[in-house]
Amino acid sequence: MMLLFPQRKNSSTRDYIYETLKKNIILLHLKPGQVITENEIAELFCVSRTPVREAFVRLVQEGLLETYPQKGTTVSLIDLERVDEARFMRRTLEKAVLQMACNNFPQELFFELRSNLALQELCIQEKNFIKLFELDEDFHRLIYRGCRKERIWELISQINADFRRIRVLKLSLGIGVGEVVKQHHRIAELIFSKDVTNVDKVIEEHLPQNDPDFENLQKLYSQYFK
Amino acid sequence: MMLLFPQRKNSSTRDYIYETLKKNIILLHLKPGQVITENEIAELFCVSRTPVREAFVRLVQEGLLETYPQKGTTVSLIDLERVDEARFMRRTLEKAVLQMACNNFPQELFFELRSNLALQELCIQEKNFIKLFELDEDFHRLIYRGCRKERIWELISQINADFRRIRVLKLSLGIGVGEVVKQHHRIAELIFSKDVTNVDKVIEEHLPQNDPDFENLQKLYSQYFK
DNA sequence: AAAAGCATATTAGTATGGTAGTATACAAAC
DNA sequence: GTTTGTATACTACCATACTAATATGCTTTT
Repeated sequence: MMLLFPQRKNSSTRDYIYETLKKNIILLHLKPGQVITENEIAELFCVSRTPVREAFVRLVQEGLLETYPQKGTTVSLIDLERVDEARFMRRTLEKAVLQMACNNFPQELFFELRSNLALQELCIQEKNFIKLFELDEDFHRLIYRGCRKERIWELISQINADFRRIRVLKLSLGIGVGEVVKQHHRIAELIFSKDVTNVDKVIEEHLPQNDPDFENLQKLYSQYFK
Repeated sequence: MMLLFPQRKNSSTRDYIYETLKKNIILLHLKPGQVITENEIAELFCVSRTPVREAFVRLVQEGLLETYPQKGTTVSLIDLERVDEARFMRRTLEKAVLQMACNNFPQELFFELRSNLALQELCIQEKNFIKLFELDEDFHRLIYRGCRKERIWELISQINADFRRIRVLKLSLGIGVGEVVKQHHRIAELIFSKDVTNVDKVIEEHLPQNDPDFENLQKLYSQYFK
């Protein structure tokens, strides 16, 4: 069911609920299509409905929840169109960002990249695919950070919830995990060796226009999809 | 001060307030740095604080408002860093989108593009620069729509509020309006003639990495900037 | 005159209650 | 057995009230 995390100091109830719900939606603990109500969440967190409402407002804005007035609220279904859009944005932006990274990347972050990759390998061995997902995102965030574009990464992650969710689903089944990490190594190698000539090719492989696995997932888990 | 618009049928109070505030912030009727409170907006719209709060939650999430607990809320200042990020995103994505448009763009939308350009010219003559701003955005939206990427346009517009605001400020002063419309003509011409070879060049001119006008605006209107 | 303390006002965050729209269950009519 | 009408339950939207944190103004002390 739902995972709970300790509330950070100085965070409002609203923010805490928002972050907790969001994490649970992305990690598929709250399933696409699942009905949740302000009342049940308020009871779960032992608070009034107000901060729950306000958290819901944010999650609706991000496309993670869908509210039906007077009827109820559901976790939004994964929409393959949105997944395609997210992939287009990521592919386009990451070609540009990786090119910048190959041209100029702070040495101080090399170690973090390498550490991240080592932990990714470890996650494969330990079959901890949720942790792998988080490291995957940290990997990309590091690259954006090295190019002074970290906020862009945060922004596109925020609007790409469906893409993130389908990737969690895919990873949780262990599909393609080895290949993903290999591609991360290739990306990092381009940065280390300042090789701009292969940027497009590597990104196209990492974020292809079509991913047959996604279509298969839609068939296997049709109740999760729009 | 603030412009009010008729409320659309079937829209909730919350949505109406959100849209109205947002529009007034983007068009600079609500000035960067200006203090607004839940109470004063609630009084203005003759409603309780609750839908105002919920609208504020969304606007805070989009970076248009900044809330200081127990102290108050201000319209956010324009942050040139965010402007740069927005420009990077737009430049990167629009090279890709314009390339797609040159390869394949629906004939049905040609007329809309041409109409839009004609109206832009009219706005220059009539010095209606706010309308020009809207047409400018419609122009780009049309291109994204022709490439089946309209939602991406909506998403990046949502997160690029600072860039939009500084453009409103610039246009409202009549700066560079003729050049902007010329560039739109060039962009459209690339689409009509399916000329992919000049895409990067035209977009780089339209969304350059640096815009000296923005730095000057920061000097002239320093109270609007972070 | 300047600093410290206290009272009051202001504002956002949260709790509780009322209303409107919808769904469901049950009874009555056909 | 099926359809229609009514009552009740459920849920989000909005209103009102309470609480906590902060700012401001005034008074007292140094």
